[in-house]
Amino acid sequence: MRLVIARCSVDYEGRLSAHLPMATRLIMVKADGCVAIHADGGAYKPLNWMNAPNLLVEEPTGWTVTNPKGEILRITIDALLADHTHDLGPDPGLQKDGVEAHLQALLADACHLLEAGLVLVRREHRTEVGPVDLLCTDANGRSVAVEIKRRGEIDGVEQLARYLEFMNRDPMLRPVRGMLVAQVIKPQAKALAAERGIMCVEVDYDTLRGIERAQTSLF
Amino acid sequence: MRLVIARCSVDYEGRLSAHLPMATRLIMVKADGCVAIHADGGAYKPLNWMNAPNLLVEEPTGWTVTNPKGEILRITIDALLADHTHDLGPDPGLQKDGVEAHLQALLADACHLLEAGLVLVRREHRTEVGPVDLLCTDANGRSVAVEIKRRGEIDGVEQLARYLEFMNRDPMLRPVRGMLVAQVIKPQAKALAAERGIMCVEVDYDTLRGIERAQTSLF
DNA sequence: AGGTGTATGTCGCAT
DNA sequence: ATGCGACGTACACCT
Repeated sequence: MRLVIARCSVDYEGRLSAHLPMATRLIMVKADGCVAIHADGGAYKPLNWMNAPNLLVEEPTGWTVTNPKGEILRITIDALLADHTHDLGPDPGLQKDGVEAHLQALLADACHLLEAGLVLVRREHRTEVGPVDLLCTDANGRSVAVEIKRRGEIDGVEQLARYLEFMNRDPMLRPVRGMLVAQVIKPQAKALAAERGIMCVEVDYDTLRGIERAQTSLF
Repeated sequence: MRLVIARCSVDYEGRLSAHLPMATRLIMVKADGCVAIHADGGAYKPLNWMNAPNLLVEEPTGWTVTNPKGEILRITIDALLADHTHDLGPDPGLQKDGVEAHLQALLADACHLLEAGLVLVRREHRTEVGPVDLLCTDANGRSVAVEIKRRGEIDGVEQLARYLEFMNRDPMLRPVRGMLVAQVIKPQAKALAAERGIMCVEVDYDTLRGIERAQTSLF
């Protein structure tokens, strides 16, 4: 990891053209060769960047970074104010918990918690317009399409409505009803779901995990 | 801008839970108080971050960053290897020259390229649910709503379908048909567009620009 | 390699 | 503030 503080101007030519006027900034060069130019504010996104793999050519007037796709980042350096290099070594990586995938895994094994009598048919059921998270049958043997989100918002309702529209054209499946499952469902999403005849179920991740643990510990 | 190299572990509790095992990393603290933790690879996105505004409490064992939304980032510091601070000052900001707005401008002047006989009525035609990029009439004098995207995806089809739904309530306009225009249109978007009776047209930006240049150079 | 869906998306602009 | 659309989205996962 190389950290350079420099007074510089930057030009990017690639998917678009962009220019940064002369100012003092941080240039971060990582071990994999990727370059990011940061101002002293504005969240984590750099002003300009080039992801690996790329070629960095260093000259007295500035740096030129090119990648195989033909994109070019030209850093014109007016003054070099600092230049620190540190060896960080490999990173063990981030462990995430509580994303949609976990929720889906938990509910696939416990979809009866969403509604009494609900039985899983398959996960990631393919439709022409994308995969439905869970395809189930209810106590009456009718199909239920379940869409799982971390947060239930309008686009999730739209997404499920699209799936239902296509699934209901299949005589083998029809009639299919929809169920939107999330930890929190926004009022607008609930309203639209009601409009489309889609059920809403709010679940608590910690509770689900607790139930899962209790069940597996029985054996 | 403060740049700290430290052997640390990190825990984030907020929109999800995330954990970073102990390793050597860069901790970047910007003037606005935002914090980002970078490994020595993996593009510009940090492993963990907290955007401004937030509160940073520094203790010998580590740092605690909290924000008004109740999210917490806890950085446990095992060893502090470096600690550089630099004053960068304000940044003049990025100047972009985008392709997307340009595409609409080009097609407004050359909508006959989308379909023979197509004539522009107006750009950014207002509907109750948002502005349609181009409103045209076809060779038979019927209305055509054109939605232009850089990339044609399902969201774009939905958006155009909403416009059409409202425009077709206007007796003066209807019947209005839809046309989705993009440089690339994805298969799922094409499927949904077909379902909704929406035409798909793929255009090449460079070709359009070339035609535009050829036409203007005649005068 | 290309396609699709998720994201602690971020960012800007409108209401 | 909130909703909505764009992004050089990035990124993981799948065919």
